[in-house]
Amino acid sequence: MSQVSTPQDNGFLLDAEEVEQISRAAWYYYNDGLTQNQIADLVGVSRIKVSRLLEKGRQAGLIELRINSPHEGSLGLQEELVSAFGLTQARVVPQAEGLAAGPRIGRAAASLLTQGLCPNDLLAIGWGEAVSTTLRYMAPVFPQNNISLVSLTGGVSAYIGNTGLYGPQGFAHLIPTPLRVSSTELAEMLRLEPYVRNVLDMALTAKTALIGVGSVARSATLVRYGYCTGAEIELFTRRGAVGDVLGYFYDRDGQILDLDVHRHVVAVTPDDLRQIPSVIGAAAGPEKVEAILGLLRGRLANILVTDEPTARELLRRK
Amino acid sequence: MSQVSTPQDNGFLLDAEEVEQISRAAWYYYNDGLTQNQIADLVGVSRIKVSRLLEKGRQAGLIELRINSPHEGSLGLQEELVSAFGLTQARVVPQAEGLAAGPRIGRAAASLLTQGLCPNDLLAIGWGEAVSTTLRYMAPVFPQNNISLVSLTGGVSAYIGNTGLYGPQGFAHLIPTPLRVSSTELAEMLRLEPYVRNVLDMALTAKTALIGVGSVARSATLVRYGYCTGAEIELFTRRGAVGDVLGYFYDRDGQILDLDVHRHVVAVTPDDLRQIPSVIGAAAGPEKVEAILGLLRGRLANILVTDEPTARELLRRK
DNA sequence: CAGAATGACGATCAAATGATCCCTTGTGCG
DNA sequence: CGCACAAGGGATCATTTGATCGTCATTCTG
Repeated sequence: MSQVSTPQDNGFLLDAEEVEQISRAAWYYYNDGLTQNQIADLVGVSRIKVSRLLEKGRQAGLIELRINSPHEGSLGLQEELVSAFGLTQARVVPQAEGLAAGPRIGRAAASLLTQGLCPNDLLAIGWGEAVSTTLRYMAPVFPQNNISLVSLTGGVSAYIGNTGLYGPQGFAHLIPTPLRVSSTELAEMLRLEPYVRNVLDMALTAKTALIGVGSVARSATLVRYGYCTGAEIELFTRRGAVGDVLGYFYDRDGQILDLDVHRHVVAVTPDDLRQIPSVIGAAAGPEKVEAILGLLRGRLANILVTDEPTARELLRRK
Repeated sequence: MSQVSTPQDNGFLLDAEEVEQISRAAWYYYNDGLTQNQIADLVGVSRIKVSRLLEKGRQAGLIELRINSPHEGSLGLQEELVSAFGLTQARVVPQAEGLAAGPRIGRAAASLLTQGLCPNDLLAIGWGEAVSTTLRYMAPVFPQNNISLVSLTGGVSAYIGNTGLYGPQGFAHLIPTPLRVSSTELAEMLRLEPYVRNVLDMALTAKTALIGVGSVARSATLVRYGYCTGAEIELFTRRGAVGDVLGYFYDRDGQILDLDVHRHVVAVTPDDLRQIPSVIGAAAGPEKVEAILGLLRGRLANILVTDEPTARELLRRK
């Protein structure tokens, strides 16, 4: 039955027939308010099957819940953030003790993007787990509205694999290099390579960009993915680094530091990034506060997605 | 407590505090998957209150369910409609015996629009119950994305009142005349009136328009609202009318008829309407089939929202 | 080809939800 | 001042839902 998908089918891929079933069930359930039993009778399957279809649809992001309110979460905090840091928009996810922040931020960012993107738009994406999580929730939206993706940095392909984006991925234009290479010369050559250059140029035409915010810690994603050693991180910290965007480290004022590693990076430069009208930074957690502060002070992003505790801390330390 | 809203508060208006509560509860419930009990503890209200908040949110359209699928409902029918009538898009809501078609079509159209509109866009609206229902479901979306409304015809204000659109309505540009006036001269004068002219011109700059499809029956909305008498309808039918857009009657090929009444109408002309890139027609029901056929044959709309039985009938009679 | 493993499906049951009823509180009117 | 009435909130209970378990079919493997 499912001879289409690859062996390690991760469960997020649905074939067309299933999508149709799910859509129909979802419509009956959520829009018409029928019970699962009624739907079961109508469609001619068992009730439990309906329950499973709906569950699957929610999982896969096919069924998306949208909160049409400028103040999803805490309105007050959002407004304070906007005015305190001169942002154009902010989204603050409500506090919740026991829940992992990652997926929640991802959902919020995805919802923000879904609202903000127009059909046929181009979305530029940076590097980081928040980006990956967000894409994961947006997967079904892309084909729908014919949205294309373009990467701001190398090394993104590793992430895209995790996001359940299906299809031939003709809509994703990724820089086919690592984020960081071993020498200045190689980095320079790669950046001038026509295909790479094309993607970099294309990225700058995007009206919206989504970036993660890297904290400077031995547990940072950059380290875990092997782009950086813990020792290097320590060195950068001593030079004043508090975070990174697109592989470039900056100090507490958001000033990009003068580090060798920056000449080894294959990515859009922070200055170019600032040319993109809407740059969305998504991050939360106590360990990210310093990094976010730098990001905002340096005007490297003008839209912020974070959670309640982080927002409070940002405002306190403003 | 609710001294803000007018006496005949229709129950769809929410004050800011309530919106915040609802948003928060909805986030916890739908995104985090907490139970109503857990939310109750978290927010410090009773469980039943949470239940009621969520219900209210859904009612008011604050909580919206989106099905991210190109085939909401019946994919097959949608594709057939697109190719049979040369449309750019079609949306078919699934069949359901006992349910009123009106709200369902409205929901579908609202969802289509919500997906297709960009922030700061202008949406042109025509005349009819389908339009009114659709707007009703979109009310919370407008302020969110800063969408403005512009009317394609006179007489729309009567409808807008029903839609629960709140705020000072600075975002709605309506033609402040009836749809139809008593003489050619008056209609002409009104059309040249600067304010009216402005709105008409503005409507033509919209990239998207939403229109209803009037059937030619004694029960037609046009008749019920007193713009037309049953006798006139009968006359038009004898002249070959099968339906109307924006108050203009057309025959089964979608050709606009040469009727006196058209010179009494204050509205954008069908020819101008065709200049709008996306014209969405929303209608369903056996009595509308002929009218929809004419509409599509005359290329007066290029996107159709309808239901399953109507779609089948359209294809059969193609 | 047999056996095992994997996944789909359906039954059972506990949890969650919302409808209904009733109580409390506030409000207007006699 | 008291009474009637309406609105908001909470308790109870029937319904709805999804988690767990067992069964069957299908496929991979030896």
